[in-house]
Amino acid sequence: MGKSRTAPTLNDVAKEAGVSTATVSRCLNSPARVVDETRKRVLKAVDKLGYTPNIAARIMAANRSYSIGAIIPTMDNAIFARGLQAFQDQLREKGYSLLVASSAYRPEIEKDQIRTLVARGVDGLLLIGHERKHEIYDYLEQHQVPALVAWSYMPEARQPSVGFDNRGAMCDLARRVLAAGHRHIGLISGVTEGNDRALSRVEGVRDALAKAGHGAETMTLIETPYGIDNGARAFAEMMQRNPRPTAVMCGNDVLAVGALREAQSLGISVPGEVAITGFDDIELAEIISPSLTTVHVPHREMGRKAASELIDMVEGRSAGQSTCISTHIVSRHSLVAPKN
Amino acid sequence: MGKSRTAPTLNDVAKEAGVSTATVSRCLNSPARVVDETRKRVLKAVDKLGYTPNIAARIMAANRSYSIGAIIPTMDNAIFARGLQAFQDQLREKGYSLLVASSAYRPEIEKDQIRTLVARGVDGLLLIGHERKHEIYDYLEQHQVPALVAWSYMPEARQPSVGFDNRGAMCDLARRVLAAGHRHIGLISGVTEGNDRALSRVEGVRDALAKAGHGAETMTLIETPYGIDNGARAFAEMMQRNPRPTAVMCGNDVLAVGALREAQSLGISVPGEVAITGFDDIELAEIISPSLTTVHVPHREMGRKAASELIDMVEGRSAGQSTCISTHIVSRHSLVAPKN
DNA sequence: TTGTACGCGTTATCAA
DNA sequence: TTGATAACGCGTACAA
Repeated sequence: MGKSRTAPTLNDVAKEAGVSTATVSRCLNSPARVVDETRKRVLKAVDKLGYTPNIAARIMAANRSYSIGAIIPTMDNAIFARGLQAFQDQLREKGYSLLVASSAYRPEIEKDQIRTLVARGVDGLLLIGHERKHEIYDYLEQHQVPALVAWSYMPEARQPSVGFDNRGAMCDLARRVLAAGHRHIGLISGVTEGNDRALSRVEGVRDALAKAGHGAETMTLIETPYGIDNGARAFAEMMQRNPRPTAVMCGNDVLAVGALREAQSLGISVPGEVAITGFDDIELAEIISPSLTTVHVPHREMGRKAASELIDMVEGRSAGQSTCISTHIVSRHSLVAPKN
Repeated sequence: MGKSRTAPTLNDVAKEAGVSTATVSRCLNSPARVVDETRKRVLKAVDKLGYTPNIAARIMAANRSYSIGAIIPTMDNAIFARGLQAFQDQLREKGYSLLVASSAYRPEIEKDQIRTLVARGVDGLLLIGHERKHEIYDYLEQHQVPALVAWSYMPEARQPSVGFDNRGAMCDLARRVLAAGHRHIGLISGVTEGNDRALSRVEGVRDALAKAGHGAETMTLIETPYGIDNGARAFAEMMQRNPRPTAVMCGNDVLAVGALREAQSLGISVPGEVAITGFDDIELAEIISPSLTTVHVPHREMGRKAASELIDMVEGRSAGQSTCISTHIVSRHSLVAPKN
């Protein structure tokens, strides 16, 4: 009841322990530099007062925040949620906090969020995908904030990345589709503008067709924002096209699930009449029936790796090394295996 | 190239514009208090230098961070991810940033995270569920950090909450199950220790049984951490019990999906042989087959409402008002409707 | 090993 | 309407 109304500061602790603020600070940050007996006294005082350091002050004094920012398109997609959770876990283990922002796939919002996070003094930044204006990277450089790109792997890019080969993986999957005998392929892609993962996946399909000697007319494309309902709508439209595709590849599992659902309500059998593929391997992919043939991406592994690499960059241990996380095709029931 | 290596400060802007730092600050925070002409000059300087305020400094000076902390059990569950996304959107709209931490359902970790976030100067805190030690609430009070509880509604509790009536909703669902003629009910609950939502749901089932005049022996309970696989395992165990339940209610949809999958691989027909219910109404619930009868919770609405209420508290407009978000049962195929 | 004293970038108070 | 200046709480040379 008679307690002070405001939080205790370093000063309060120092007085309580009968030492200087410098000593208290040292006790907390480099305990080795203070003798045992005083340290005990100080820690007791810390405990008694329930002292917690004021991080804003620490940021200013040390020019270091022990916080990392992450800007993702949306948390409301299992793949980002999962990767982010792993990212955060790893961060926490190393004593960092996470500031998240989401861009809703909108570049202007992302730019805004980047500025906000930098202003908040984050030590490093996790970004999704490489594609953004140069000025943003200039800005980060000016502010000396290390940035790491995830969900995409482009070793030659300006920023280091921890991700996977979207293009190659999708190409492999498309070859699998071709091998199953399909010659009319529909592709339901996420919006490619400002989303290099989506674009790379489209290119992957084109690669496969080109390698197999098929013309571009083999493929018909629809772009739509991610979402189950959008996938369903796109699939319905796809079924109207002429020639009608016998296989519909989707830019991610969410779209594929929508397609699958629409096929069902249209009375189109999968994979009998039309094959469907996804990308990501979210939990849903295994549960849905028919289960979804898709590309498995180890999101957790990527999140963890991204965190440790970014921290290495922040702490000056690395200049930013790109690593490619390997993916693999998970063959399930929505695409019949090639008959050979 | 000849550019300064460090980020511009208020001082730099002031010099560039030929005014004092105070004026620059005013331009940014209360533009009305500065005359048009000077403001223009200042803003031009801000633009030219690419100035972004240092928020740590602002926090110290203003004792206000415009950031809100949220501690959720995990992001890797669609319901929290969705609610959190909505929470963040609303926050952003009002000029606040979000600091997230996750507790993995572990009270000690949560306590730690709370201290961390408070130390970081968050203006307010979002917590999931009411159940935690008094000392934590004392701590928050001492530091004068308003806290709002979500995903749970208990108007009589110490902390205000924005959530729903877990107990009542589950009770309603259980009555539906009883009405369908089931007399042996299995309940697969999440871990109830430290999780009042889980506990309330169990109590809801008990309420329904009591009201209907059935003894406790009508129900058999298994507790397990959330997760599809855990749900599957629990279901398998449930099927060994004697008497074998004809309806298995699950603490959430994730468990229910696991149960459904296990039923399938066990060759048990749903709902013919065993009915299954969930809670939350995640997207999966509608997609899976048979589709899941469950309780629909408007997570997005809750997230948004929580954000605006918490901001009202932070800004002194509200002392913390609890609001109950209404839920409703979504009747699908995993439970046959009562025959009347 | 410990203490003194300054600076970090901003806001707010008070005068001008 | 604007400017000078004192906080804000901490880390860290530097000195003792």
